Amino acid sequence: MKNLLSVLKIAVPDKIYLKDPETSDLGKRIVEHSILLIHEIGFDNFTFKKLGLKIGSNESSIYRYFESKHKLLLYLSSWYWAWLEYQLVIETFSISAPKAKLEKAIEVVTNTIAIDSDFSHINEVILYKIIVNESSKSFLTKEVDTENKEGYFEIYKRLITRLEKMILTLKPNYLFPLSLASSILEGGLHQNFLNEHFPSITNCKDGKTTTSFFIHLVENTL
Amino acid sequence: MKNLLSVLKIAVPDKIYLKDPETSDLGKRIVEHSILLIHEIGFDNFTFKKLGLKIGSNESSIYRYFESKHKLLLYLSSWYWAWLEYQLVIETFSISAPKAKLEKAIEVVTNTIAIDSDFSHINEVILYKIIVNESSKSFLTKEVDTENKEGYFEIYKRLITRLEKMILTLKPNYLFPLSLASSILEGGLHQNFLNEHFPSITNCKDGKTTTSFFIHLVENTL
DNA sequence: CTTAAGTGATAGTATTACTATTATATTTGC
DNA sequence: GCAAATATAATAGTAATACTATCACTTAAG
Repeated sequence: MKNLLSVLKIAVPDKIYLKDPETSDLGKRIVEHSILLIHEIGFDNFTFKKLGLKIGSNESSIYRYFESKHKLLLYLSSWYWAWLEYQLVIETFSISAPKAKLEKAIEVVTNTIAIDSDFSHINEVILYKIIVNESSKSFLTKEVDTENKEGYFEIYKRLITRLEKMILTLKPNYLFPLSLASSILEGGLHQNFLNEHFPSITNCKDGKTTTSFFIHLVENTL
Repeated sequence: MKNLLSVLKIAVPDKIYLKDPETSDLGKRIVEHSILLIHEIGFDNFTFKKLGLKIGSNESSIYRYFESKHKLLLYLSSWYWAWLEYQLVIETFSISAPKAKLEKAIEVVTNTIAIDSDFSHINEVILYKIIVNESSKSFLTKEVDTENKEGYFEIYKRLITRLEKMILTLKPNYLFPLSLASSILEGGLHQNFLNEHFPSITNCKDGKTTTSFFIHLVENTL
């Protein structure tokens, strides 16, 4: 994994940024430390001014990369989904048995990611926590339909259709492959959120994992 | 339903508001029109100033009822969950067969609510749309743990444990009753959100309902 | 070695999310 | 029927937010 991703680049829709943060040192520091700062103080309290302070740079310079903090969140989300899609493909590629393939896919997608692959400036463990706690805010806006048309959610949707295909391979006549796929993805995040903040309304704790919940759910459904 | 609710009052944790909006005409207008205005412009663009303008009242007067717009969202969410809990109890009360009872519960909880019961100033159809689009923001904050301790999410959690009980009645040895319950509730909202904004990643459309997806899922799982 | 591009510093704006104060209107308690 | 309490309205003010605009400086490329 590490080897491949040091050659490949995670591709994020280029309309999301004004200037590709991967192309400069400042850009990378913006992305790296925005993840840390959003994790620290939450997206709502996060501002470009505070980030500038943190990286010893100026607010106005950050605006040259992202036109708003919302766009930055879209960037981080897209980056994560692209990274996850990559993990998904790599991990399931060589599995031909449909059931085992889907199981592996569910594992990749619902696991709380715990190890930073360390191939870049991006800390995936902390990014994952941001995805759990903040990513819904990237689409829960009045502008969601316009932004969807602009292609900001393409990777996310592609990831879901990948899962859909695996579901359909296992059970071609199942009526809700897309809904099941989206439920696994968002539901996985949600169960991990509950585990952290509302443990009284989830069973995904004390050794029972989110992954095992969804694998059980899917095996019985299909 | 109408009859009963005109006698009963939907009970919201009283720490959420400074002054109970049910106790005055202005309070009711605040709640009634906040629902309409949030639906119209989205929670992020919603301000007390704009609401004051809409109801011909003053920003400062609204602050006497709710200390922030976040508290107002908590109020609306709690109100909705309490209302839904009431629907759930009423609709499933007389059903004794565990499977039929759970089925009815899923129906109540995942259905896009389409008829305003019209017993009060609150338009439940529009409130439901707000819940779909905005309610996650009530807990996706840095303050969630404190607010949880304050009891702001009690009704929501109680609703989930009600579903849990029905699940356990049907299958006492099932390992994930809480996770399944929370998945039905949040997942139902999410599928209806997708139906509206990302139809390409859900099957809950064209006659196939969110309810039928979850009933199928649950019947096969349990 | 000139030009362009990237970055930094500063200032400024409209809006937001409030708080505080004072005035006025309405209700209620005796 | 009137004083006192309460509710609402109006106004002003504040710190922070989410930017935009301008200008200066530094570096990198042709």
